[in-house]
Amino acid sequence: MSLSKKKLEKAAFILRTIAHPTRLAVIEWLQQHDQLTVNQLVELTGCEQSLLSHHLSNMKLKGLLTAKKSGTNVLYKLKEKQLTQVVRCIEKCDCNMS
Amino acid sequence: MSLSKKKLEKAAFILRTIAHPTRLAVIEWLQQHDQLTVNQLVELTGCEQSLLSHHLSNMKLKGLLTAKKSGTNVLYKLKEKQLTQVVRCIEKCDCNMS
DNA sequence: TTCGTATATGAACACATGTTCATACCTTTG
DNA sequence: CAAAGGTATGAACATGTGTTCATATACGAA
Repeated sequence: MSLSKKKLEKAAFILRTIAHPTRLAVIEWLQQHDQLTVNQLVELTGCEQSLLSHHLSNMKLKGLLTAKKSGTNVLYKLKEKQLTQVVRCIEKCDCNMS
Repeated sequence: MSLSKKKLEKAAFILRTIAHPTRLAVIEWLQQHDQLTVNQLVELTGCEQSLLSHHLSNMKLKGLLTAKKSGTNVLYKLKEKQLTQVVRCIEKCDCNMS
């Protein structure tokens, strides 16, 4: 039995949403710190504020993160904890990046 | 400790390479059948020959599949078995596909 | 209210990716 | 050798994604 078309599409959708170094970094940091502000993530990832904000809103829109205002800050949180395992799964994979 | 930039890039690279319903289907079928010809995969996935061939060459190029000629057929094989686990990881994830 | 800090937004652009189509290349068979 | 089946290739195009920049918004402090 194969996975249904729907399931494959959902999986592909999620994979596309996280398939970026910065977004993977965000996921990693949010697993370790539960919740972080945009500025903290800017520091941690080294990604520029505006760009990171785009990444974050996108991940939030797609349902992978949640955001909560706290004064002038916004606290982002990882909604789907299993996502960190994805990286673990493929860490040992070989590939040709050239 | 966070993952190094290199590791994040590699992970993102692999995720991008598999983040497509057809390619995920190929991975699933190749886990279940060890090796399959292009035509068999055309049947199983419902993807058109030429398009599937593009997907396959690409995955091979990136090092996720291997290919072996056998007469007029080409047998594709999953090189990185762990890839099927990625799908398992995110199967239960919620997301907003709208 | 005015200022400074934190975050978001939208347009514009560059670049990557998915798809189609026509056709080429091999191999086997007659 | 010709024909047929299986697979690959390349151009062309449409679409999606990542990035930058300028600017907007929201909030807290003075």
